[in-house]
Amino acid sequence: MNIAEAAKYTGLSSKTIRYYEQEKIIPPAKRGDNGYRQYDADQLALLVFIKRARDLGFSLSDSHELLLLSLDPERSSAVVKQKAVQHLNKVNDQIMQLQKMRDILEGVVGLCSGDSRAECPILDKLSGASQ
Amino acid sequence: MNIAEAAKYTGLSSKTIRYYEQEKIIPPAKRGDNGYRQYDADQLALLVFIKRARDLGFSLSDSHELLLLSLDPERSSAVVKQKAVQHLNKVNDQIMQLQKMRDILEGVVGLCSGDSRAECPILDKLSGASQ
DNA sequence: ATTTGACCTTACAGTGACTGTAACCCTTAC
DNA sequence: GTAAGGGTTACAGTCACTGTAAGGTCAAAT
Repeated sequence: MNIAEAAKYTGLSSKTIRYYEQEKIIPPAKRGDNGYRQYDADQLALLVFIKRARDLGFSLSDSHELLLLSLDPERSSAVVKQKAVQHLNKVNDQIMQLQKMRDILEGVVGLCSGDSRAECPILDKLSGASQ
Repeated sequence: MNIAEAAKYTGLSSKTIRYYEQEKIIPPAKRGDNGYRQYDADQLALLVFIKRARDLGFSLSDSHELLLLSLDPERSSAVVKQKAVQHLNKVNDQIMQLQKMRDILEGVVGLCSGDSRAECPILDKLSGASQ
């Protein structure tokens, strides 16, 4: 299986797969006689693992560590859970921060007439002395 | 007022202020006899404006455009509102995506024993054939 | 047989919004 | 005089890719 097909299967781009190999997130793919990368089911599974971890918002480096843990029969689930909880906390923080932004944005957007006049509560919010 | 004091006042870092000047987000600061940047109330107001826009999640380039609009008496609030609404939509999309991540993470974290055993539903979720 | 188009390869630059580091100059206090 | 703590520039690094260039390979159509 060539890289484009692997990309299609995993939902990654060919460039991203090459990038993961370069960054040693996954072991280097075997090459055909023509020098093309070849992917088998095992390699695909690694790529899918990374894809799913990334889709859950784990950093590439965390995704890599999780992959190593998944391949290590001596692992303890405590280590994995700790990473996941840490990440979950970060995600929750991000959500709360974005919700604060949204609340403020919704507030000022609701006040702005959005017509040809210059008067604008959105800009007032950004420049005003009264927050 | 030197750059460190301006940084303290605005909540930006000195490096960030220099970066904004370099990127022409704000006009270059006047310099003292020693070549140090000098900040007055007007410059500080520009910096605070950018800081607030960034805190609401606007990109630096959008923040710049909003600053120009705020200084333009010929502006129409419609243009500002459009930008804000667009941004609000992006923020809402981000929130929804993060909430999906959170729900999945909470689900698997709740299933994981987090002890010395290798068995781990978190890793199962990432590698498993059944999502 | 050739050409076209789609694939593959590497290498390097660019993205966004900074942050870190190095090397140097200036000011202030002791 | 010297040491700490400012300031200056310039350049590299971050993260996770994406874009671009320049070229090699393959399969099918002409």
